[in-house]
Amino acid sequence: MLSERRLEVLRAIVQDYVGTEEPVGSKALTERHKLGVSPATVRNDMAALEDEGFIAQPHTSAGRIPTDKGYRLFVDRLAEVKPLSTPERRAIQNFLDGAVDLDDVVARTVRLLAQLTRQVAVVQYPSLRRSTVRHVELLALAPARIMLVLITNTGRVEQRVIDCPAPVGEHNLADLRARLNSRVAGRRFKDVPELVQDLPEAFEQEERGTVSTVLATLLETLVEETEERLLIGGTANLTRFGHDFPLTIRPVLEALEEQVVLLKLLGETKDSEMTVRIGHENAHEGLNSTSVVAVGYGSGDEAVAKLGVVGPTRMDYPGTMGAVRAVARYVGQILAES
Amino acid sequence: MLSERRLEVLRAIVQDYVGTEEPVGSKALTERHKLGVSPATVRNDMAALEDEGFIAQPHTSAGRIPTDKGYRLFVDRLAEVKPLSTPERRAIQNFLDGAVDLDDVVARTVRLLAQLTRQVAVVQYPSLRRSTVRHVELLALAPARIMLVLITNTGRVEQRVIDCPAPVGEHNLADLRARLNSRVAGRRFKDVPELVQDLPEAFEQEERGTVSTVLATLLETLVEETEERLLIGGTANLTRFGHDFPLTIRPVLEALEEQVVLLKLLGETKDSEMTVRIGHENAHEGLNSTSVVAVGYGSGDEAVAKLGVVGPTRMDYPGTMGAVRAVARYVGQILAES
DNA sequence: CTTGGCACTCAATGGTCACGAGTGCCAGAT
DNA sequence: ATCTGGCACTCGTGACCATTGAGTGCCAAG
Repeated sequence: MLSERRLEVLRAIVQDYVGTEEPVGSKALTERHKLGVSPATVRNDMAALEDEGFIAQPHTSAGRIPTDKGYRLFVDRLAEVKPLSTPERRAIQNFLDGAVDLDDVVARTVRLLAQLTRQVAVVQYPSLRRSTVRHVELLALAPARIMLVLITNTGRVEQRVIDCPAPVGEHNLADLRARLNSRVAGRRFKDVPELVQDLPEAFEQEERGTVSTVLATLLETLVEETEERLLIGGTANLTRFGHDFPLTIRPVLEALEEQVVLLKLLGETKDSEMTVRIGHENAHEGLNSTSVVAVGYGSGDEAVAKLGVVGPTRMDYPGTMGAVRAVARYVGQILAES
Repeated sequence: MLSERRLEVLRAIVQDYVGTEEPVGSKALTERHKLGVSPATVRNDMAALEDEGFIAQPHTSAGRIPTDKGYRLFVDRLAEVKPLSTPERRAIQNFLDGAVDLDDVVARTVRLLAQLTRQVAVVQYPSLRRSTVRHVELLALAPARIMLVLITNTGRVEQRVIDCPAPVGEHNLADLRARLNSRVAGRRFKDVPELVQDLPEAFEQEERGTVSTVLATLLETLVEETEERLLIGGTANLTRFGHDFPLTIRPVLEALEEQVVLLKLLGETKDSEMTVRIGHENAHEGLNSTSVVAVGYGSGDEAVAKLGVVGPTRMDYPGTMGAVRAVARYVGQILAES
């Protein structure tokens, strides 16, 4: 078991290392933190911490740096989420309030988060899965060609062009539109399939082909989770990563371009709780030297999507977590208003 | 004036340097290209080329590398756009044909371009400016709240929520929708303001406020060029940039994040003609060590947007230009079909 | 105008050395 | 039982230096 002071030493090491980016030795520690003990004592503690795997030394005659395990302990037991300052909060609100559009909200959020944390920000568009249908619109583009427009309660719009088996009249289209909306408007996506199941039966024989096609496309759009989009920003902050650049940065950039990877990454986190994944805790290999701080955000009590940041394992966890949490809250508010 | 052979020497230097990424000396040149003259002769030519500012040496006892001016001459007079191989063409077509959606087309295009050129790809969404209106939809979200959905001929969808001064009935809304569409459907954006100018007059006094508000929002959406979106990809290729990493890559990443910068960059290029901007020809400082190859693409004869790549000035210009041109053509075809 | 020869420059490479930050361990103090 | 001061040891870092070799500019001869 680790004594209270040893934990204190670990905290000091993490803080110093995050600040200086350089391995921290026993002497420097006693100077910069009032631990009330001598360097020699700290050395013993450090040896113990190293035995337990919380810190390591890059080479024999160097100071210690925290390991992934060390950061984990730090985050779990030694760190408090640091609330933002009032001016910061105000700035966030001002900045987000200027958004005109869902796209704009997401774009602003990603910028904000990147600026605030000085790291790479990732924001997922409000997911279709947990959304409800606000409206379904059907437009005749040509006699046998329809455009389906799906509008969600989060303001998101999806559209599909449908080629129908037979020409469809404007009147019938209006009928279908009305029936469709009366059934699904305001409903959750997951309930839609059941709600429209028997809809074709309400139409004449020759219309059914078209109705089925439209419904099929609608359902397809609903389940198309692969289409979940996200936006990333602040990649320029990657240059502050480390000294041994190209090797570290390359796989990270590659991982960031693989939307699939990122979506999985965000998907693995608990809904509303903030999740911190440190170094090798990330499944994707390219992100083994990064940490991910993510949290869900939503218009109500339930999360509709995730947002977070990706940064070096050596990051200011309390500050980052504070910023992520604050931004998530404000975005939730904005979404609730619109 | 430069003799034929000197141009040949310049071409050889560019080709070698692009291949090896290392300054090229007179001896290596004579070995790898059959110039039919001795190294000493080449040295004289190189001295002349250096006097004219086409090449430079990083330090005294090193080979030469092309300057921006040298690349410019190379692109203008010494290089042919290199057509893609048939398998490559087929691969492009297959890949793009799989797209289901405008978003998907753009996403696939950016991936494709990045992969093909192994550089950073930038694709602008089909611009609203040159598009035509396919359909305008008005949906009642609440008694005094309307959603305006604008669908363009390129498949792009824009939406806005409008708060009306007074509640509006479903019937009146349908009327407005019908009148609006009969006037603007199929028309070019730039013609729309004139076409709807007198529309409020067709309505009763108490409706006019709403009609005006809707029209104002529509016009605003049309001119909102700042909203022009674009997608970038292949940033991981930046790691192949040079040896002196952080310094070079940082400003580029920053520039790429500034959508405004990129839009201006693409905007400066001629419409359908391929444009190559080399090094300092780029207005933005962060891109001074990069070249931009861009071209317009469109569904018909006229360009609706631009796409291109950003790479080191030391790039394979003929190959890059070939890839950019080919991709632009295929994307144009895809857009024309849908 | 081309060519071979020659002296010169200068980045890169690798070896040596002194320095110093940091460690582990131990004996003595608390 | 724990802390502390002292001490020998390790090893990365940076300075200095010599060597090497690619590449150049210039010149005199073909």
